[in-house]
Amino acid sequence: MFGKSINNKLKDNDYRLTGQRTAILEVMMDNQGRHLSAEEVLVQAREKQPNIGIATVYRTLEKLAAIDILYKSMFNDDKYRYEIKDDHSEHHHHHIVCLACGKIAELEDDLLCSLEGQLETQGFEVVDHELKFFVYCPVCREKKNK
Amino acid sequence: MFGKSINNKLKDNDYRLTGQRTAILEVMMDNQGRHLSAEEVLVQAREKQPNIGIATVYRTLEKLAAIDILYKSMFNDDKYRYEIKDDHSEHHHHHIVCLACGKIAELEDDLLCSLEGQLETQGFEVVDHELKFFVYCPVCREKKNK
DNA sequence: ATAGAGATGATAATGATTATCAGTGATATA
DNA sequence: TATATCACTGATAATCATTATCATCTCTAT
Ligand SMILES: [Zn+2]
Ligand SMILES: [Zn+2]
Ligand SMILES: [Zn+2]
Ligand SMILES: [Zn+2]
Repeated sequence: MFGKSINNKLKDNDYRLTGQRTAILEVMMDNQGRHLSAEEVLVQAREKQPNIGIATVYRTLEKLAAIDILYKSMFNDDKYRYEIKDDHSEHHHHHIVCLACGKIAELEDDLLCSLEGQLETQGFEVVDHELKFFVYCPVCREKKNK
Repeated sequence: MFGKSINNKLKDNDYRLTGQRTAILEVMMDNQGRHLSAEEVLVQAREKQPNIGIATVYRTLEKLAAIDILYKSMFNDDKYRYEIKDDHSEHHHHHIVCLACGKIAELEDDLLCSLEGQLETQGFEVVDHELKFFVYCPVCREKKNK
């Protein structure tokens, strides 16, 4: 129903797919590449499950992030945002945030392995990392320099 | 009073040093290398300025971060934390957060210049970046594997 | 069927941060 | 020096995202 990797994660964690959870997962699939807040998910989920409540949305997003189906990040507005995880990207998923227009670009490339290696040498076990670049995107840079 | 670089930043931004602001800056100097929440700053600032209020603490920390005297970051507890900026580290200041004990280590090394270079080539103007590693620190790793 | 576990929605509670506002203090000027 | 202006402050109310609570509902397994 949702792709092998997601279904496995659901199964491995005994996470039953109710109507509400299905709706939320569908919303996240429909918005691949976008970073949605809980409130935004609620609005779209209500189109599929009119009675779904915000508490369920929070509970579900939290759980889906915990079992590695969603990314959870915060940018510049003090609310968490969720995004469906692309099977291939493992944990090399980074963000480029435009300081002018707020647009968020993705950066899958990963030069951080060597840094992780260094840390491992020092005795750390690296579980994950999070990288954000703050930039002016090409469009806003143009505007700014006029 | 606070070092040339800080004083310059204060002057450049017409930021007058009142008793309260001095107290807060002193607290931040006393805690070089630590990451304090607003509430934690309040407690220590009260030892110097007993009547200082939380609103002033928030206002001051916010401003000091805006004029580049403090770092402002959030880790795993949904509250912002502030840390005085080391003159030399420019914007290569990253964090290593232990998932078990929460301890935060610093990482000044910077392999990200090449990545920044790539982005510049693509037309982005990189203003800053933020990197966090989530790890088990050597101590907690030891405990975990027993 | 029936008991127990899990899931849900409404709503209250929480907690960090921000806004408001009246009072205070510094500064500049006449 | 008196006074007008403006920035600064502390108390407190308001905001807003998130979490907790709890009664109700819905599965699931016996
Ligand atoms: Zn932009
Ligand atoms: Zn993303
Ligand atoms: Zn640790
Ligand atoms: Zn730091």
